[in-house]
Amino acid sequence: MAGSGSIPQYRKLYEVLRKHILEGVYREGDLLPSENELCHLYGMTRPTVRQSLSALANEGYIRKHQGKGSIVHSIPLEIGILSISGTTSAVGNRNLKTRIIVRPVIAVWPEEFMFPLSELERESGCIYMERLRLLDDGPVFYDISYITNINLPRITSRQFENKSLFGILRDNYHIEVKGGEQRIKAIPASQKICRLLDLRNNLPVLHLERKIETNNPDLFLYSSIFCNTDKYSIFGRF
Amino acid sequence: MAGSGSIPQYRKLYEVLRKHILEGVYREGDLLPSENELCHLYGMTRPTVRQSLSALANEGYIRKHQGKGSIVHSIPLEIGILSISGTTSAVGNRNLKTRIIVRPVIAVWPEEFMFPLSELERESGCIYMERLRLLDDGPVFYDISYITNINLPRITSRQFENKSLFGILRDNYHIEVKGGEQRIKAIPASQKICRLLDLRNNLPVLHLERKIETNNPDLFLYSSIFCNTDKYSIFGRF
DNA sequence: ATATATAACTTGTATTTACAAGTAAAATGC
DNA sequence: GCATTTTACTTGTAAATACAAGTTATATAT
Repeated sequence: MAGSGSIPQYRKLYEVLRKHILEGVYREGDLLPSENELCHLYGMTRPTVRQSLSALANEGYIRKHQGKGSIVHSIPLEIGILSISGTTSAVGNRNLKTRIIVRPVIAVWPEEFMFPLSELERESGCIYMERLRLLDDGPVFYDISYITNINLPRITSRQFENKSLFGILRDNYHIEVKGGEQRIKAIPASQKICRLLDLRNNLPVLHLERKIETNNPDLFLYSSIFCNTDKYSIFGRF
Repeated sequence: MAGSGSIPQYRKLYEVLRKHILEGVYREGDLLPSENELCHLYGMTRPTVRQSLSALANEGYIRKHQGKGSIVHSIPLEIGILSISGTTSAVGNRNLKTRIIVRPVIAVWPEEFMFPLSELERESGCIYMERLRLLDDGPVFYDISYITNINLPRITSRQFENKSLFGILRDNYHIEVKGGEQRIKAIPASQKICRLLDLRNNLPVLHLERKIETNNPDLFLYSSIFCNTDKYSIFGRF
């Protein structure tokens, strides 16, 4: 009954440890306090502590070793769910900017869409927008997004400049990302992509098509993302 | 004490359910038996059953919904840890073949390697091999592998043709894949890649550099993979 | 001194119990 | 017939407990 605000205890410890890892309180290779120590420190029982650590391990923040402990295994900067890592130098705290190419508008779904749509989605229509993500003022991602148009009042009049789409959805509409699927391809850049991503003609770009699930089972986010992987790579863990 | 063979109970249930999902006993969209039903069916308690279901959910086989149940969410054919999905038609049970380009040989690590190596790894040297993976007799992956040369007797004389590297390591050396990291890029295909993957010149290919961790903390698998994503896409969940 | 055994840690697995919270169908009231 | 309430069922969170198994440092014996 010590729980204040209905956020589960294991979630709180997860957030604390995650923050500490990202902020460098615990560094790569460091041993986290043992499960029993965490129990005493945060006033929980071991199953609860273990639930926090499992979540951290699943997302790649730590690695657990029986008999040893939990070792920090920090991960790189994330943009949405994409992680990027520089090929020339570490990515660190570079300034990530978002430039709006097409402001969010209510639209109908394209005839031939990249993922199959439910009847409800077809009826609801979508919010359409195009954004460019820049790292150190260089364009890296060109992102075309489609959001199912359900219960998102005034979204077309919101300010997206230099803000995270996920953040806006979470803060204003209580929409959390649950998971998703994606297809990845290497394709030649079209003229439009070349212009937007500041690329020489016909250079290859990475093309991702993703469907993102949320805590609203009827609401999905779709995006078609073109990445210039010349200087940066897409980074992933599994 | 009903445990036979030291394999944990939750692992057994995980294997059973996973097999049932892959074999179509439970199909996409189906509801799995409830946690309490599984408890009775397999003689376990709910935390144990939940551990199995968590593992399945983490790997994308099911999605859990509070108040509803666990819904099957089956995933496509996997090659190693890569999943592929066809753009023209479903991938199903297509024949996946492996052709050896360079038979496994003991070698020294390249001067400039794609991942940093530990001192122990440098000293140990590596097993080097090159393989081509074909789907429906068309080349799709060109795979250059480096395996840390620790405790792998007679590996260079093994038969790799049409066999999975992971399978050989698991069956003969008890090496299990634990996780890993990868970098993804889109690059223009070199002449050699074009020849191997049967591509027109300068067409883009997907390039993956991956480091795979195993249950032996000193043994890593590295691979540099070139994919023809013209007909197929790399598929992933998160 | 060196090798072996012990002890004191660590995480892994598993049971039992309890209640909270979300979902859906059945019962109820009108 | 239709809306509302209740009930039964689902998964989610959490505690207290116990022992297994892997790791590491310490103590012991040779």
